[in-house]
Amino acid sequence: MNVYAIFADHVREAVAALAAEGSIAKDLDLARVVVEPPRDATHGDLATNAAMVLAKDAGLKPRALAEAIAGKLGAVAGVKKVDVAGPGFINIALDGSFWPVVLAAVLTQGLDFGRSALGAGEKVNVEYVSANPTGPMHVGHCRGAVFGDALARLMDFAGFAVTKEYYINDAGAQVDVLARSAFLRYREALGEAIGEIPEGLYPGDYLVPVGQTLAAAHGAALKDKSEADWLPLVRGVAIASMMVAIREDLAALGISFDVFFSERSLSTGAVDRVGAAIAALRASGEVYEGRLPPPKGAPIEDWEDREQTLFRSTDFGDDVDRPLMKSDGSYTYFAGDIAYHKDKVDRGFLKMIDVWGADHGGYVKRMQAAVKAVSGGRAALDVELIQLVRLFRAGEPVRMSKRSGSFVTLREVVDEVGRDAVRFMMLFRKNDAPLDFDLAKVIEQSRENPVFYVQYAHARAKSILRKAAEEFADLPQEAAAFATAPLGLLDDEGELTLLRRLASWPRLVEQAAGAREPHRISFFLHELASEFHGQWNRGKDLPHLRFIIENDRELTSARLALVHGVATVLASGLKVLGVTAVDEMK
RNA sequence: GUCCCGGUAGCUCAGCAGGAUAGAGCAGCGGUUUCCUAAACCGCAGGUCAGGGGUUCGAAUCCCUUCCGGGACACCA
Repeated sequence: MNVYAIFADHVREAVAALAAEGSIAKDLDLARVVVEPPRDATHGDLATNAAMVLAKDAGLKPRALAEAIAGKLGAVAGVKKVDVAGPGFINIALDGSFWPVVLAAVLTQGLDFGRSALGAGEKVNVEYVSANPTGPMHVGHCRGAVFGDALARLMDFAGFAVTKEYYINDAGAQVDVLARSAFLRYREALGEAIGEIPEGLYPGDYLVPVGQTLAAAHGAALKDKSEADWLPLVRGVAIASMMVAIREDLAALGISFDVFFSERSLSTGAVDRVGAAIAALRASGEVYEGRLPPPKGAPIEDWEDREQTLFRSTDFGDDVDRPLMKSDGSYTYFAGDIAYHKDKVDRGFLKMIDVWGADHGGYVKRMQAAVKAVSGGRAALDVELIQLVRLFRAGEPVRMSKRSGSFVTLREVVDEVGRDAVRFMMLFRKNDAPLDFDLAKVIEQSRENPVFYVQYAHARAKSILRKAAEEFADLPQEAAAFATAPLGLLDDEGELTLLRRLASWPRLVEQAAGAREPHRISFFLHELASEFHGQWNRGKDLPHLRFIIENDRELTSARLALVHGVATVLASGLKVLGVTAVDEMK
């Protein structure tokens, strides 16, 4: 249950009632009306801007309209007081009967409290990671992977039918390089001295086992064949092996996919789907043969002014039209990507989200243009760009050299600090701002470390419940059973703060999903944890505020209901982030 | 030259489909442990929301512009 949505309905009903009475104009546009928590809790529990937004069209002064709406809202059940303040805010205070209803909903719905119908079951395709299958994942992939996964979970929680998808870039020149690199390791496995790995091949020793596998399976049979003969086979084996490694890396982060889509499959199947996509666009006039002006940036030495096959992305807001064929006659990566996204449309996805590294920002407009073109304008693509992660250890930058092949792998980071810390920290920043990740700090057990802070709050709640079970053996254990506790006894300001926070969880989920910003979940959890730690500590100075009151079974059960509620929402939010809600700290 | 991200407290950052007195952590200063986990909490101090225009009853938030930082700019992926 979303209190704010419920009261937004009440406001709309009040406006409709006034219109019916002839007090104000009919059919006002209510789109800008919002009901939200007031910044200052002393203003009440809910506030709406309705009067200020509607005043002009309603033909009334804001405060006069506010008074009129307030008069109607005063009659709504659960409302204690309605005030008009400032330029025309309507502040609503709820009486003691209201928050218990919300808390009861938390307790009975459990981890589903906050689940929204916002998405109305609409299909959404979230594509992320899509790291090249040329080696194990490195730490640079980590943030996009965690972000995409959390976003997918969030969209699911917000009521969308989410498909998590990984696009395997197994068609470009880089996988041929992979194959040659693996072939070298194959010769090595046969006992040949290969010396230093030549420039231009992948030097990492993760290909050693691939070479051994090839040697075991084929003996020396491949050795004397021409590259054209061995390359497809070696490439296939190497890619398959890399994908196994990548899936394992992802699993270590708690990430799984519904679909792995092979780029190669677009053009190697019975039909050339890339060619078909281009042909379809050509038929609709979006593809033509033409010339491009030379790039405006740094001059390109081998720039060749030639006629090429171009997609008319400028029709959709891009800066220049984009090539679909390379000079050697093969398809560009973009051409494949068009076919791939067309396939998503054909699979029924009219809403797509791609998660890319920020260095691909220049690619966004053309891809969005392509999605519009292949779907006849029906489908839309959102692209979320992920900024770099700067890796530190105790304040010192961790150097990584991709050239030597000794980059920091994702697995090393997960093994060192743990999956929960990695996930939470990656989600404790906006995705489009750079992030500093300190390997030493994230395993520190202190306030400075938000992962532990939030997990500790959950553990502390569980600890209280364990303690209570000792003190009051006859009280129920299940959260849902506390829904019937005398919740009206929760009237301390700190308790009300927590109740308001719990009540705002469904609203936050919708906002975060709408903005595609899982980091808002992290910050919400941090605030909830902070308020909970605060209330716990108030009980030190003021024993009557403790959650467990020895001689008062009624009050204790009401407060335990609140503790259950806090634990539930913390667990619910952590689940959306894919972080474990621990029951005790070790 | 064009496009995309950023610029908020000493530091790292929230807040942005416009809303009331701009928040948090860290760093600094001062407090709280016979008591449900002090891995926590409370208080003090800290601001030209980069600058300038505009829209609005109201702008950190929207628009324009300038400056600064990062990234991307045929065929790579």
